[in-house]
Amino acid sequence: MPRAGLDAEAVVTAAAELADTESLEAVTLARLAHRLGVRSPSLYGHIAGLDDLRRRLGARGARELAGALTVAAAGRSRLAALRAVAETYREYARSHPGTYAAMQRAPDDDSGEAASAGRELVAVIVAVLDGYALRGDEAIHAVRVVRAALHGFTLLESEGGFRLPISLEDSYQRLIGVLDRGLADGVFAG
Amino acid sequence: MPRAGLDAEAVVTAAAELADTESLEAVTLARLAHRLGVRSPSLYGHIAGLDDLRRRLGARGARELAGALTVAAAGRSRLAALRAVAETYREYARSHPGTYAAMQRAPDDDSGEAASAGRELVAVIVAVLDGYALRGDEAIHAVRVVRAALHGFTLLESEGGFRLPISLEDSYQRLIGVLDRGLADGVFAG
DNA sequence: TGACAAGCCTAAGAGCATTAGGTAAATTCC
DNA sequence: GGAATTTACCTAATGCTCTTAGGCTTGTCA
Repeated sequence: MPRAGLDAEAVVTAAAELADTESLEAVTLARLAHRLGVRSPSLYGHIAGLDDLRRRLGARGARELAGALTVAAAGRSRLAALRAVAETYREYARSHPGTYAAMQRAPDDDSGEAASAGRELVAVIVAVLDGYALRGDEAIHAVRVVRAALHGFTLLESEGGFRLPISLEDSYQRLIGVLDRGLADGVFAG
Repeated sequence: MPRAGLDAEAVVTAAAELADTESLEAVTLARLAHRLGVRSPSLYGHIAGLDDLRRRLGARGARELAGALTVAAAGRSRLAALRAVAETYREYARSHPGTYAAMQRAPDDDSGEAASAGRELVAVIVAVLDGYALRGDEAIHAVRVVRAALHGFTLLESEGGFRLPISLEDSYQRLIGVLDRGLADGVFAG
């Protein structure tokens, strides 16, 4: 009997493919094992179980997304940076819906990959906000507002919450505009 | 053997309690049946299965939330209305986390309770935006932006996405402020 | 070549949703 | 009041899921 030659990385990659082409719920150890040409108990040699797999998938997504956002923000500031980050954020969520869904459950502990990937994400947004010259707690509030807005839009979109035949692109531009105006015009204790 | 005297309403109510005190994932037919003093196949006399139960739970939540928002918005306009709706929205999600989670999967068809409850929700926000005098497509964009912002904040909060020890109330006020400014100041094609 | 670790296997248990078919209680009708 | 019917619940069984235990085989390294 030949070996499949798996490792944790390959398992998570297969899980990501399944999650993004079907859905996160479609990612079962049984289906994943079948896809990898292996029996499901064999997966336990690489991952600690289904929950662990979901955590790894979410952590990988957060890392990927943070990387993409960092690239998008590079060399830009204020509205240009905000727009680039927002577009990249939405694009990632659209093209990786299952992985994006896996990112949602917050990590249990503050150590570990998932948590540090989450911090990376926050750091990128902090960098974008730098141009708006926000200080102390106000910068935190601003990060929360921006995250909430991008996350909420993205989620409503991926869940099919927007049903009217009116341009989602236009709606998203309005959202970015609202954020920019709020950040620039002193809602955050200017 | 005495009867439990269940009906669909009672089953959904028990599911809501379980979802809101533990989590949506904790709502299994087995646990629900145990709680109601019944064997799980008996639930099929009242609901069509687990998916159907989740749909009903989400529909009930949307109806409840829409009702609460309608009350909150009554007699107010612009910032006062927006603030009242936003506070009520967040309060509902905080006190009914499981039900709120059940509301997220959009209904499959446009008929049925879940879809009409969703339309109610949108209608309330449309009413709030009336004071801002938005027309045509711009009103739709505005509804989407407001929904996305409230939804995103609420979800990040309930998933423990905000970890820093800085007031969430303050952050939410900033979010409301940003929305108000955007709605008032012509981001939506004034 | 022999020791050993790594990778995969089968077998088995427990929990889940769901369907099929039977029984007893409540309700309706005469 | 008693019979027929509907309603509410039951047990039994199927097939899926994750997960643990223990064994075999393949590859690596001294």
